Amino acid sequence: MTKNKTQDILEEIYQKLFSRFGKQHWWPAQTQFEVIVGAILTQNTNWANVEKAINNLKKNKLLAPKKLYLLPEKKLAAFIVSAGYYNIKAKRLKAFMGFFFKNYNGSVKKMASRDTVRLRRELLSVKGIGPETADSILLYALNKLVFVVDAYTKRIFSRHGFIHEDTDYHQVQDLFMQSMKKDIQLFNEYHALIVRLGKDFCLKKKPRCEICPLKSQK
DNA sequence: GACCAGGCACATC
DNA sequence: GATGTGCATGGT
Repeated sequence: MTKNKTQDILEEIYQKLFSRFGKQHWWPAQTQFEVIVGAILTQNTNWANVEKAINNLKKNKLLAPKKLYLLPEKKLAAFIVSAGYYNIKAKRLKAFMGFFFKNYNGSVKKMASRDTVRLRRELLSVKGIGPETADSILLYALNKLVFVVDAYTKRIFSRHGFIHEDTDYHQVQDLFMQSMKKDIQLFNEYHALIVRLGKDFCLKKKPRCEICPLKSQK
């Protein structure tokens, strides 16, 4: 498929999603740090469960870099039970906090000033931060030009015949980033819309394509 | 009760 | 290097 053709398809799907669902206002959070914590907590987990954990941290005045940095892993785990996988996520959050203070003294601003490619490599070196979590942090917390791929993204574009089902994360990411206009707000909205479509319609593991708003796309 | 959710690391072959 | 498995709560 030529680059222009791919670009047309990606744009058309975006327009359909946007006209159907409108602005998604991602990421739902009050601070950049909250986005980072949410990105780790939401791994393979329903967002509603993550929100409960985040609110629990807020209620206990723990959703701040220094507080989380000092909070013992076991205690942290108890506050995030509702997010599921709470032991492993406590470990991952603490791993990130260690990295965050060692390299950036707990400052989001300092971290955000780092070159995107280099920071992405750094984030991926933290145990518990994989490609999607790293990219979510880069795009939604730090406003970097990075396209976030997730299970929904692969499902929608494979079911509509644009990619193979088991296409590698970075191949899918490259497809988007090389074909589309390099626009942070567009990347932000597009991923959010894909998730929205997934939640509401045809991207469940068992397809419900008969009601998918993109059906005529095929 | 089965299935699923805004993944990731690690074991084993 | 591919494939399988553990991690876990809460909604449908």
